Amino acid sequence: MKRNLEPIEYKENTEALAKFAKALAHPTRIAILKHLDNQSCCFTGDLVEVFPLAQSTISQHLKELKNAGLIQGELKPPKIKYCINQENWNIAKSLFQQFFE
Amino acid sequence: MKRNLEPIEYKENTEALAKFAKALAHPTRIAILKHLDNQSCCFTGDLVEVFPLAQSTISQHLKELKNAGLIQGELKPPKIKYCINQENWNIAKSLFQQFFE
DNA sequence: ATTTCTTATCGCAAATATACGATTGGTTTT
DNA sequence: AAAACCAATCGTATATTTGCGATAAGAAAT
Repeated sequence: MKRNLEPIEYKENTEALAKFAKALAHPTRIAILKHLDNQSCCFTGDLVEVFPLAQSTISQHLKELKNAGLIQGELKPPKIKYCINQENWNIAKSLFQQFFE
Repeated sequence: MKRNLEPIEYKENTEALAKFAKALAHPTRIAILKHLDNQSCCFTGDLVEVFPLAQSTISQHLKELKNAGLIQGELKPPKIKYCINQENWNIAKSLFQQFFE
């Protein structure tokens, strides 16, 4: 991908919205978030049983959701409990809301 | 990407939402949609002047937005006028709305 | 201390996305 | 019929994403 030396300057909300959208741009990640919303929280292992995907693949999707800020992990040794990050969730919600007016 | 022979079955809304999210997963496309929302409609050439990107790149982004159903092109020879596809826009809007509750 | 359990990370392969310049296709004007 | 204009598509290069199995890392239980 040949890129401009000077990267394009977008408004900050534009970047933020695109980043959230990217996190939502895969059905598995949507499904994970829906699952988390129902269950409040859950462990990686729970998801591995729900989805016909390898543990490493689930872990990768969780990582992306975490990087986007939509979820957070809490140590419950020896497991890790994942929950929605309400603060960022609300930010994402309002960004989408105002985008669609 | 090694894929399962039997692809995962997601709920249809999940697939639809992911598809819309994917279309929004790039700041340029967000910006294009915002521009369209302000201007009502515009031509490809207008966008090429607004963004420091090649005409072919803009055209590619428009194609993706069109494939996702978020915009539509109307022939205004020798130009093509792009507008928001209100019907699908509203579908996307409500999908995101209900996703974030 | 060793084994077990859970999750993350590494390394790889294949697919998709992003960007560009060059070319093509269609319409309008000359 | 030819030239000009506009946008799409092609071809190519590179980056990122998606998936898997294998391995590593951490704490808990034995």
